[in-house]
Amino acid sequence: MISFTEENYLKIIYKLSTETENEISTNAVAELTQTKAASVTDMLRKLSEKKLVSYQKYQGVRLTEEGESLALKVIRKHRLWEVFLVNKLGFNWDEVHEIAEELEHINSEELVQRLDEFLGFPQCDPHGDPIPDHNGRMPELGYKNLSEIGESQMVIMMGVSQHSTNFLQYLAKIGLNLGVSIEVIEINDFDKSLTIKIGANNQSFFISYEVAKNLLVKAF
Amino acid sequence: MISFTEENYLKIIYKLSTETENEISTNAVAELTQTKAASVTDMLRKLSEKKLVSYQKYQGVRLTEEGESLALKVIRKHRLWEVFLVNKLGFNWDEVHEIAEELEHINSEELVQRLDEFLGFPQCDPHGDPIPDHNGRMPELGYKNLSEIGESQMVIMMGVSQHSTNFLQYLAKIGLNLGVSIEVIEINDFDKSLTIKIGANNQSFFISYEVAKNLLVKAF
DNA sequence: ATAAAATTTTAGATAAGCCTAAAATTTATT
DNA sequence: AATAAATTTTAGGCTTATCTAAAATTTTAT
Repeated sequence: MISFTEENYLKIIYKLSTETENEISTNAVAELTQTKAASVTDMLRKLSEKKLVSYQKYQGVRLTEEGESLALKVIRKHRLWEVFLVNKLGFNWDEVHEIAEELEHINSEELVQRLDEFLGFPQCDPHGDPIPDHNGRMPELGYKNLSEIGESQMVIMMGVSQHSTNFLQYLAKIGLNLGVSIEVIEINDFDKSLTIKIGANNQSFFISYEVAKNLLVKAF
Repeated sequence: MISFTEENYLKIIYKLSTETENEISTNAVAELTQTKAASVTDMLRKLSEKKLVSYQKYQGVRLTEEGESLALKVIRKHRLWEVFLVNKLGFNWDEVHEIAEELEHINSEELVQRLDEFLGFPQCDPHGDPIPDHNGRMPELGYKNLSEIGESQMVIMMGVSQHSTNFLQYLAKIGLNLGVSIEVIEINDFDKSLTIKIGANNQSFFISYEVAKNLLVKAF
């Protein structure tokens, strides 16, 4: 059996793995689990004994195939529950992360299957993140980060890769909702910040590179 | 904060309280929590410090008002999730208890409210148990146990007060589903066992007093 | 290439929730 | 009312997941 806590570690190591090719460092995990490095070391030894990660001390960690499969199951559940909360219960996309953090640990294959069906087999969650299928395969949605888009191109807002309430409320404030069009007016080479036009109204906004990196968009 | 485990103890003490006026014994709790009496004693001391139960050692335990209110919140969540699983996801009533045991610990007032609304403010769960409202008030459904019904009376099957898979599958087998009519043909005074007729077809069944006690029915 | 800095691990504790075995208390029986 | 039986509590331990402080290792900078 795998515990609530172990599942969280796997999920976090998976997340970090998608951001780099290298081994994941103890400190990086500690930051996301909100624990101390010493606690992470303990847990990595334990996960290693269970063959869910490959871990050499001082050399960082990496998920095994089995560990990745478990991580993807948790992510699948998290994202399906988010769809449920938004599409069926009417929550806003900035209100669902915390609740889904709890729901993702409910154990029942049957429940996940039926929920998936009830929701109409959604491809992505309310933030635009792809939902792994029951074999752990991620649908290829082909979204790009807004930071990769060139000047004067038009794109459509499809999602975000950062889910903090702060960030999502900032987006809501400037009108950056799912589905709106975005035109890149100008890119400042100095700090890569952008001037963009959002939606139908002609208003321009100035956004930082940091924000642009966290916006998922699709070519018009 | 109250833990998963503490919530389970409160729920179990509440359940035992509905079955007797007296203080609840340590052993009774141990049986339902599937732990040893010594573990229960530890927990009762802890719950007592938190003012969720009143407890004098060797004298049994009783919920305080606050403890009862928390227990009712857990029960409310359990029953609402059961309705969700059966009405929305298509589970059978004998498949939902285990999953609801996990879902009942998800923490979000907002979620419970919205779920209640989404389900159409149901009065009872798929087993016929009343669902406390958000103030902890139980709807008065006025159901009786089949064991209290006299000979030659007709009633309607409204629920069960025992949720084991075994029991529910036995009921399914003899056709005792929610909503079917039941006619009490004969009561054996020796062991209080009954002969009943179920539904439209004329088939008679013999059921024990033990079973009759666990069937909730409404006058025709 | 070595010293300083940063990272990571080990060692030793703590809290929650459980256990077993023994002691204390209550209840039942003669 | 005294003793036997049953129940409950205490004492001492275990495991999981966490911590702090100190030691070990790796990385960076001179």
